Amino acid sequence: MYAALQDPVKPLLSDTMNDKKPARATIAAVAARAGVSPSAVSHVFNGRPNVSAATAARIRSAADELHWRPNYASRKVSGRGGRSLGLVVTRSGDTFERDPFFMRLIAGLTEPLAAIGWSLSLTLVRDTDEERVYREWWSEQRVDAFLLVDVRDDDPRILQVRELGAPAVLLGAPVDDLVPAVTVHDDAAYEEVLEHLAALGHRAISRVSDSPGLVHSRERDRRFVEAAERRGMTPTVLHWEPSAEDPVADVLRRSGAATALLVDSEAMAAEIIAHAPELGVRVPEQLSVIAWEDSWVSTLVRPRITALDAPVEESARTAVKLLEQLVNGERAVSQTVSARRLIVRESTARVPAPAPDPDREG
Amino acid sequence: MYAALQDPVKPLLSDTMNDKKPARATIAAVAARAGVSPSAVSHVFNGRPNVSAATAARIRSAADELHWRPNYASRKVSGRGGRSLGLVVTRSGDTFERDPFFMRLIAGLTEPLAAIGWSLSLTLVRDTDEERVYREWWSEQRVDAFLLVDVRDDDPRILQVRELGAPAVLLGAPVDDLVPAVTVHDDAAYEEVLEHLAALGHRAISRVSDSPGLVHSRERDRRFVEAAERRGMTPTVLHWEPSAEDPVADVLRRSGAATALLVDSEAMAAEIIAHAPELGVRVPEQLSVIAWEDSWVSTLVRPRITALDAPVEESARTAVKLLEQLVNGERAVSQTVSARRLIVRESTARVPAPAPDPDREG
DNA sequence: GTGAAAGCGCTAACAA
DNA sequence: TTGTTAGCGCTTTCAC
Repeated sequence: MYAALQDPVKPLLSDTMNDKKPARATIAAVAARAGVSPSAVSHVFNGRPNVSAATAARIRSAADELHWRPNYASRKVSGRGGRSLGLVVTRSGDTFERDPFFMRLIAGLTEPLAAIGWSLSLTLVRDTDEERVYREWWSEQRVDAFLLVDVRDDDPRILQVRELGAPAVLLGAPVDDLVPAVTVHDDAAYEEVLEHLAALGHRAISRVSDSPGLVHSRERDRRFVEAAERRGMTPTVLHWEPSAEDPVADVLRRSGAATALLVDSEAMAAEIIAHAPELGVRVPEQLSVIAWEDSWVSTLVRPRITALDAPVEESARTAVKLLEQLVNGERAVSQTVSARRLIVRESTARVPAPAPDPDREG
Repeated sequence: MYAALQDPVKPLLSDTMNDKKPARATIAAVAARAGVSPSAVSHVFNGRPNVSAATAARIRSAADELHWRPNYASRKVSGRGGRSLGLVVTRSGDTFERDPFFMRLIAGLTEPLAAIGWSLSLTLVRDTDEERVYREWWSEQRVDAFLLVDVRDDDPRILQVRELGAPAVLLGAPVDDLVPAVTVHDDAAYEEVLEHLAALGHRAISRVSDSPGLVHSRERDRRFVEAAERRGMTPTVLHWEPSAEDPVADVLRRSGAATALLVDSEAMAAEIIAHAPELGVRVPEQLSVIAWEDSWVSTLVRPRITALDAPVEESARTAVKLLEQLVNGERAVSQTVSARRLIVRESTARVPAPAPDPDREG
């Protein structure tokens, strides 16, 4: 019995700062209450088999009565890995806010993380602070793994997490064996989109993107062009210029003969759909628009946006699974999740009757 | 000098698990490298004045060279309060995703938090798990304060954080002296909205909300009715029924003679604006719509939504300031931030020429 | 099946 | 100004 511990050292403390802080129970208090040693309590809460069922039960109820749970920080200090996933988003508040993808991601991450006792630490940084923040979070051991999103060409973070020895999972195309990735299978998406557009008579198609530095954006450019050419279609690739006076007008001007636009983000797609008619281009009658992401936003505008829905929640779940393997020291290999699905709504339609090109008909 | 520590206990360990983990430097290693005692290092990193400038510099560079920063967990264990703010959102992924407010909040929180060395832990929970999650996060000491949003009538969390002794800041109307609140000054907003509508000839106005349990929703109901009646207008209050077959049709039906709708969320407003025309009600010609929140979404739809913009970023900053005072043991008193601003766009217009009411004219 | 004791990395009185 | 020392709350060998 632990008579000496019945009265842990705390009380003096709770005298001084009395009213405010309901002094937190410690493992010693729980042990005392259950009439066992602190280590017995620890054993129970760490799934060690060396405590009798009866004692374990007694310990558990003592802990419950005191509302005690193992102190996360102490636990970390004494060797049990922590359970906090860092998500550092290198975007301005503005572009972050406009991307419903992040809401879906956060919402999707939260549940599987909770299921394994992890929490999510989230921050937005300017690109100049990115490296510093990863380094600081890791060296302070504020987080125990990273989730990498918006991966760029030659992304320095890949090297950095390797250097740091930080477990990391990447959302996007795999770039390094040491950082397992969750990839959305996109091949079928190109075919599906082009098939859909071809069936509607489209032959000239522009892809519009706004994040030229991102790996996935480059990849999409390349594969879009390939897939379109394979079908004998005429692809072009355009960059959205947010700084242009009228980005929509700018894109329309540069899209030339294209009768359909495959647009990277919903925000852009929605803007085009809303603004193009004001510039005299009706959607979908004169121009079809497809978004390469989907969320509630796609159903807000009229016409509703035909969109490629990615399995964000599935990606999140898979990323968490990889994370778990990683921190357990198991082999974690990159995963591919379900393909994007084309959701046909009203922003795509049959190509307008071609004036200059007499060998096709509407 | 710390010859004995030059070679901290670690090495054996880094032998066993060699390749993977670049063993993290400890305070001892830094001290050794700088030729001082660990406490000297600690002093420097905790802003104690009792280290000479020269030594401090030496210590700092040693730390830099080793990429060392004080271990967050150890620090917590040894008494320095932690620096992690918990944001527990009791919403389904779905309603969370559809509320751009949260994106703005998260983006707004992130910067001032980083400035004081805090990070944000975020999770979504079902209401049945809410109490448990707060309790667990607190008793595990995963977080060191809470930010309370979506406060409901008789919100149990107010009592709970008080019981737990957890510092908490609330977003919304103050409900308890112990939990300082950040409130958006709304009085002017009612006046501004009603003034705007009155000037356009509107007399019958419906308020539409979808979260009847939230304190702020109730408050708005009450004050909207008061303010409207004070002006001799005819207010009604409607609840949006997401489960209705066609929620928009449902609202339009129940809004009776109202010629203007004051809608709690952008998601609802956007849906009404998109769908009402399909039901034969043109916006704004036959019906004016105002949203009680603003974000990029309001400019996506046509007509663009006339909206009340809340100073979300300012609220976030203020909340962080209160939080800081709270954890420093200073007195933290509830704050009011700037008023909502009415941003007039195209979803409000002059009331349609009244057929049944001959004493007004368009 | 259970407890004593050492230690995790750090902070903070207190000495020197 | 600097270092010694004793914790913080927990985990984990290793005796009992």
